[in-house]
Amino acid sequence: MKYNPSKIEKKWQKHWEKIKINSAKDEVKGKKNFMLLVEFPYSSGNLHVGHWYTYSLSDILARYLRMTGKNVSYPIGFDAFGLPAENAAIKNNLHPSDWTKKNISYMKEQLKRIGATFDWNREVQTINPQYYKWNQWIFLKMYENGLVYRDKTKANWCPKDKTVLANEQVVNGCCERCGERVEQRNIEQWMMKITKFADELFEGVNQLDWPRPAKIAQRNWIGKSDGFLINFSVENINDKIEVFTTRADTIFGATYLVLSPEHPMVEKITSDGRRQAIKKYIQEAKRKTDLERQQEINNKTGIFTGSYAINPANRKKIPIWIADYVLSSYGTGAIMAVPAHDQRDWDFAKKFGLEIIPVIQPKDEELPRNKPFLGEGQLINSGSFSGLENKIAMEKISLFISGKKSTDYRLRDWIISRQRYWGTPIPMIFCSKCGWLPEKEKNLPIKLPDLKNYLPTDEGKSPLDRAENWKNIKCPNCNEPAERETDTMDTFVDSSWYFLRYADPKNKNKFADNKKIKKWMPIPLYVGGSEHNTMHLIYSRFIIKALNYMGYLDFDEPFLARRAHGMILGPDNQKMSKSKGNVIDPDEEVKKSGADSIRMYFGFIGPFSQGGSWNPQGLNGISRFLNRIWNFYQEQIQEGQKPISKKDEEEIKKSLHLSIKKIGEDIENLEFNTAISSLMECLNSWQKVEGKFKKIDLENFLRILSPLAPHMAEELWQAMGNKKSIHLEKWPKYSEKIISRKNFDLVIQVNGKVRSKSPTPIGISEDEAKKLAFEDGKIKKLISDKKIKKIIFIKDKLINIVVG
RNA sequence: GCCGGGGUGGCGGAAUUGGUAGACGCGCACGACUCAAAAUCGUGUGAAGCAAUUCAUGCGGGUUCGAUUCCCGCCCCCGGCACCA
Repeated sequence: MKYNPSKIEKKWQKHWEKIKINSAKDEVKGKKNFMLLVEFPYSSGNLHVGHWYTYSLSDILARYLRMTGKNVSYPIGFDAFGLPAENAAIKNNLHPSDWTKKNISYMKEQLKRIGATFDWNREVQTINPQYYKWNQWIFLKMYENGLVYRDKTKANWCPKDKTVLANEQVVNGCCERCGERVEQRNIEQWMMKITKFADELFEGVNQLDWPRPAKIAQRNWIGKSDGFLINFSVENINDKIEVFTTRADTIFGATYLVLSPEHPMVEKITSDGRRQAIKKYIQEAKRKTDLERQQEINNKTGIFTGSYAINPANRKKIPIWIADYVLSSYGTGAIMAVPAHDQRDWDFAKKFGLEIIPVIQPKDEELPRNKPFLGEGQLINSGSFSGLENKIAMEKISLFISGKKSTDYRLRDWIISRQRYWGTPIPMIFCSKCGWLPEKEKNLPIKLPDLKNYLPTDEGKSPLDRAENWKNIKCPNCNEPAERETDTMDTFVDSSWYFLRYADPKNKNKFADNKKIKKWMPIPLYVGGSEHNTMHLIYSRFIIKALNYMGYLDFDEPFLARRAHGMILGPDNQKMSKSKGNVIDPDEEVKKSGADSIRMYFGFIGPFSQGGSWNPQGLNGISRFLNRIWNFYQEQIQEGQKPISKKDEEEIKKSLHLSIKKIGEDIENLEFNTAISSLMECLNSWQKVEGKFKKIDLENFLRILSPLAPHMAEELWQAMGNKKSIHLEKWPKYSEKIISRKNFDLVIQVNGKVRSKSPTPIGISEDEAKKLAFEDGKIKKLISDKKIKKIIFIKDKLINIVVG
């Protein structure tokens, strides 16, 4: 019989579903629970090659973990709300609901075709009211606990998508999704207080088993800085300006202060003659977008207020300026400028002719003339502190000027309001008498009304504003007419806790039952892309910390371990895109080569964390390998082959057991490429032997093949006469004794260069090794007329003769 | 600019408590089978050289008996961040 994947794969997929190898009970006696989490797909379209890559390789791990005796759940769901899905629907002229549902049902088919053992009983869809009810519930609880608030802030407004974007969603001053230039608008928004957890989010990273780049990205995004708050009194005005600085050591070099245009003291310290000009400057600054500000990095603008402050370190009178390179949202919105030791202050001082006083002398070099000195050194021009190392002087100086220790973060609160249709309604009510009121918990879910006209509005109002019947209600407090909030939630809210729901997806009374959460959470391993290093991962960590803070969870980090997958590029080594015409259609490929080939090919392409480019010839090689396995088993299953010798038998066992060890270790480490090459080595050595193999060896080979090529393994397994599925089998144990080497090639080096090798039994002594080396013809010639200086012997590896 | 990841044959990639560089696969070449081709199987395959041997892990130094692996100084590619005081 010939290997025909299309004939066998569907059959087994149905069978597995029937016998439920993929659905995990909440508890199995004697087995440890393990929820293998992989990022759920976003339903703006169908699955592309990248999804197939991630899902099929994670499935290899899921199947392997089951075989090692764990109670594994490998759940999946669909992230279906949000702006990109809505935009795609509009483009395709379909209602977002119809569009996403259509995508979901197609994606489900695709997911089954890979042969992935997803735990369908736990499926989660974020557009299900029974799901987003808990978005609303979490929102209300956070509101009650002061973690959600409403504020009028300068928000990023995308004029094309007609909605506010979170800071994280703005890329180079443009909308991350559509590329349109983002404007600044002052809008009242619902905000989540992620900054409350800034320090926990920062410190919590340390204990996580995450890829280094992901950890660093988190820390950078949070941007923790330790520094001091220092007061500068203002001349002739009975008031002070507080600045935040991380460089208290340089305060003797502070030659001016700068306030952000939004600073509350601006009005008070503006001298009468300058009022007009300053007003104009502030207005202009407000109009600027982030992009324009960024373009000014090397050409700073600013204006003198006419007032002076007193430097508390040396009592010197220094001018106070206003400039928009100082951000109102960071620190105190005011800085002390030390142009001699800060690039930005240097640029500003040079442009406006302000004084530059160096206060740090570099150790072994001259102070640079045309740029600030940013390194460490000895203090100069610093009163009684001169001569100290600048780092050591920090604390002392801050004490002297009575600075207060303070820590600041780059992280900003999370704006979650979106003026778009396709999202979770925010469960708040506005009454002109009573103000903002939360919706009652018993009324949840507040369902998203079915709107015919769901297109965004131009004036920045949510389309839900048109749902008059839905919007207009009675105030729950005074019973007078009131209105619902018509904004919807950022879709990142949906995806920041979805994994909790996997523990108990149908629960009507809670986002998930406590006991069930305890059984599955926190997530031991989360597989996903590095594009989520900041947003998704930080939001999820935040929501979990918030639920923990409010007493709903007893852990505060959702993902103990995280592994990132690489990207699959087109055959031309470029990112796949329709415009480049290098897109590989995974469905076509499965049809042609079968799911097993595709899975194995993805595994073989390179390290999981690296990805690689699609190469049709490489896929061919894998199909060829699977064919070789198939044909080998067809021969073995046939009767009438002669028995094999004892020596051959040993070799067969040895290569098998080496593979059992190697493949197990490699799959655990997500190193599928080397796992597969080890399987190839095993078959290569097997095919050198002729005759009838032992049943146990043939079966063990299929067992270790089964996570990688599940359909073929099952087919051959059953063809050998087994009735129970191979995917209920245990991972075979290898024997140390069988894989241990008895002989090895002793490497003989002269001056560190390999000159000869000699087959040698394991464990020989240095003296024996020396003897072997000196008797070696090649070595004799090389060292005959030279003096031996030294001999280095590495047990069971090499001997190195150093001659002069 | 700052932060991160990477650079090994014609290609994807193996190998690190410093110890045989190039496992495994692709491609290529030759051979077998075939009327022929495809498929399959076998042999070879880093470069130079008839050979002994020499050179070779981005470049230049260093440490070491020995460096893809450690240290110093550069170059290039990819990704992220970007006035955060």
